[in-house]
Amino acid sequence: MPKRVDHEERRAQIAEALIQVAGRRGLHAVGMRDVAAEAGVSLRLVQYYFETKEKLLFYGLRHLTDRFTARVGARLAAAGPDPGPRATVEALLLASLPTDEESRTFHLLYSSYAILSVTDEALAAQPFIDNPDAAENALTGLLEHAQGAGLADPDADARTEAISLLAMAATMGTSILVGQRSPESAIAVLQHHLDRIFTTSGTAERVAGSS
Amino acid sequence: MPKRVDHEERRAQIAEALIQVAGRRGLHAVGMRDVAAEAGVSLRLVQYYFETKEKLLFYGLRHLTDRFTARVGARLAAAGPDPGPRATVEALLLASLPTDEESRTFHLLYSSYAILSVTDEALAAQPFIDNPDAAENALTGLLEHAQGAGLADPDADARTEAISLLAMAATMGTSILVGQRSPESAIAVLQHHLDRIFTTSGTAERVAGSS
DNA sequence: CCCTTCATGATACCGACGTACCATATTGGT
DNA sequence: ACCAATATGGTACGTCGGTATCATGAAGGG
Repeated sequence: MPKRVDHEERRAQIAEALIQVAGRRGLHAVGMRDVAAEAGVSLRLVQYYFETKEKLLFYGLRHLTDRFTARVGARLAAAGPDPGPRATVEALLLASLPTDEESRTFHLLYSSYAILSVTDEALAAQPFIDNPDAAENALTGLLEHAQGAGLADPDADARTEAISLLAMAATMGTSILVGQRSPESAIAVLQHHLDRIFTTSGTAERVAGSS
Repeated sequence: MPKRVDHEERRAQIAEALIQVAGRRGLHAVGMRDVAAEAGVSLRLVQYYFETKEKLLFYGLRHLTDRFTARVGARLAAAGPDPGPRATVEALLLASLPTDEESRTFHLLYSSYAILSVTDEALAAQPFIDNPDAAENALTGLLEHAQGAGLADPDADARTEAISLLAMAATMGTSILVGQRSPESAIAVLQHHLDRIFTTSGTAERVAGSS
């Protein structure tokens, strides 16, 4: 037998190529030959590791979300050990904004997949749908924890605010993507709402909030 | 010469067919032949009125936004003559939510065009980019007017709130589209923020309008 | 040592799609 | 009434993209 190669590693390499070329020319414009050229392999190889284009696209989606999850995790780790709830929330929200090339590609492709899934039931059945729910639950928990610690407005509805923050971050991400809004203004809007939800380390609410 | 036909009307008819088929199978999957079949004309006719597919797509975008603008206008008119600021804002925001087949199609296609425009500079140069700015300005003016009339929190930043409301409505529209969220929960979140911004109770516009 | 199995390359096939070309019916103007 | 411009149909052409087929190299096991 020939040099037993790691299939999973090869697949990841090819999926990476898919993400790169799709990020440049758009997901709709990507072809098997483009992916092969970008990965530096032959067309046959792409066929070998992913029998069909549909499977390649599905794997690409999974790879994309995995990479993004890892990136968010790194951002959280970079925020230091045990940061405050607000710092954690900020890190989560700002990590999803397309501020550099990698996050820009992620935002573009994730949006493309989402729009595709509306009219493609096979894609809609893929596992990327539950990701937003997880983010919503995590953010809700974070806000509730902050409320319990007296750091956030106790009268706020944590889940509603979590939904709102994620919704704003998502649309503004797209606005940044199309060049309609600057990252700075998007961050300013998010900060405005965080200022509203989190009590500003001040004296007044702290007395009422802490047991 | 043969029966001089109204070119603009024909173009509108074909563009309508484009919207219908694109709403069903996705904008990426639409072809000239599909549009021709949907419109009940020959492929040659589509070529005759739109020389190229690109021009057909551009015209379709314009037609889509025009129809949506008319729809929002109708919603506003249906809200009665001189409704209160909150009722107007509600009508604007709820009109953009994909609650029926027409708005669902609009949301899907507008999002598709927007995502396409990220990697297609010819599409990015089309006139649909300034539409969001217009909505933002209109909503900001509405909020400022409400503040002036003592109906809204005077300490709120009108433009920031306008941006936030539109952003939330947009993302939630997409969430409804992909079946991740119900229209009711989206409306509830928007109402929550309107309750926060507008100070007077729900029947304010009635009192201000009649008595 | 050779055979089997995995990995990879080159290329052919087939359908779809956008576009171009040719043809023809219809009717308004003089 | 005839010409010419307009409107519309049918169809062919070239290309591109996904998939399938054939072929070959490379190594580990009996």
